[in-house]
Amino acid sequence: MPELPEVETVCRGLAPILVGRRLARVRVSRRDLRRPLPADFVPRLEGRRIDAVRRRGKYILVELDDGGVLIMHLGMSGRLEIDGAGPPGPHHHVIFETDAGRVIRFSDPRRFGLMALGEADTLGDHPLLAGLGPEPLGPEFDADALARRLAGRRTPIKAALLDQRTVAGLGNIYVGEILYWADISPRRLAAHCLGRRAERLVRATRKVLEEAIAAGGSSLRDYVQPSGELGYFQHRWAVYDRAGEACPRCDCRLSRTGGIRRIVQAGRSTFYCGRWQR
DNA sequence: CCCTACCCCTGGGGGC
DNA sequence: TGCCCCCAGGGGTAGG
Repeated sequence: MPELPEVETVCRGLAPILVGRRLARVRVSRRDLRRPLPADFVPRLEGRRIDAVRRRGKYILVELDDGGVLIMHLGMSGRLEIDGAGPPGPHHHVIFETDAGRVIRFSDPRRFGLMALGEADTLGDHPLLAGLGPEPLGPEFDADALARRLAGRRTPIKAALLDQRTVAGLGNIYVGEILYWADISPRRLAAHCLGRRAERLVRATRKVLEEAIAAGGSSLRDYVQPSGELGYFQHRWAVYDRAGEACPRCDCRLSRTGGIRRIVQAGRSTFYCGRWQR
């Protein structure tokens, strides 16, 4: 489910439920997520007060009153449901209950998500976070910074932007949207995206991510907001999952089947308009 | 370096 | 209806 806008939406939904409350109870029904839960997971969390809920790239960071940090990643299919209805299902692997009686269930059918523990004062050195590139909505992400990270890389710009070391939080959908609004072909070499192209990439990144966050992220089959509300940015995708449709800007028809093409790069679908994106 | 192939896992959708 | 294959927003590894 989640790229940066979805994770940001989840954090904003969780914060009012969690911040200032204590974790009264933590129940674990499966420890074998992408990596196994730490042995001391439950005792390290139960009784702790939550001071903040933050995001770094696609990671959710829950800061505890003892200096610990709960690090969560939703993988492809992870969700955090607030006060979900009905009994827990087979994919509710971890359940948190606050001292106010609110219940947060972590559901993840594919179990590509993970939970780990870190320390706030050394969080930047945590193995999961140490290699992450700059926050795309933060002050240090600008054309110069991006160009430095793209220089010399003989890999398609699509792959470079998916690499979390280049910039943190982008995934397959939003990279495609960003390249579309930056008028850059997903196949162009990263090393050839410096200068004005890097400026366009930074501008497009901010535009796409800000609009997606304002829309509550994208919902595919499932809701993304803990409250159960649907994000609606999927209705604003320009290219993702639109192969064969006309490009929304030029209405061009490159062939009988329309303007937006689908190719496969590194085993993943890429959608783009062959007229605008060069 | 960089690429491809393949791995982890489950479920949904389309074609037959 | 069922079955089979492909596909999926994540990250990671081995080998060429």
